[in-house]
Amino acid sequence: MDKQSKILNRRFYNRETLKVAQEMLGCFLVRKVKNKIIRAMITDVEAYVGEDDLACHASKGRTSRTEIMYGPAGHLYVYFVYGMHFIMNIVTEKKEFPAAVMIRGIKIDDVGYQKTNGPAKACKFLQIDKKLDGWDMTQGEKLWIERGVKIPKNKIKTGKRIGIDYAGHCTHYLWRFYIS
DNA sequence: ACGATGATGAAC
DNA sequence: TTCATCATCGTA
Repeated sequence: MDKQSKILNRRFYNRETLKVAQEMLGCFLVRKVKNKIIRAMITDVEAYVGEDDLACHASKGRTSRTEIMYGPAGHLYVYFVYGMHFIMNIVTEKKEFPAAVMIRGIKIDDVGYQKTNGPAKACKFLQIDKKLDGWDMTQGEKLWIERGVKIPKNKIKTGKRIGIDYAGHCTHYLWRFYIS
């Protein structure tokens, strides 16, 4: 089983975001920087789906910041918030339909069994910043996701997305998925 | 409960 | 060009 075959490809990401989000749980986010590899299991995600989702940055339409979400699936969307934090998302669904999965929590198996909760902490740990905005996650360089362990449906919890109180009726959508 | 701290988008 | 807001986190 070669490495390439484990890497999630564009077909995986180019599907309904809620499905992609749940299937990303248990997969391994792999970061390579200066020949060091960090491998982290994805444990907590949120879906942001289309212009009608008032919590999605694309609800304001196509801007320079959201442009990447309108492109092909499998690319990274990194943005900067609160003057100090980076947040990472993987673009999903077909070209021209803006959607993405945000990575909220990871668990690191390699070094000392650490885990992070919170999207900014995950970015900090994996050294992901604006320089990786738009990165193609399907090429197996610098940053990619590998097929991981299958999480049974009864181990997947749903919840409201965090920090989107401004999003009107969309606030209540159960579009956060995490491993219990 | 709140302040840090700067990009972003909307208003003007 | 200004202004309010923000998919957060650490300290209290």
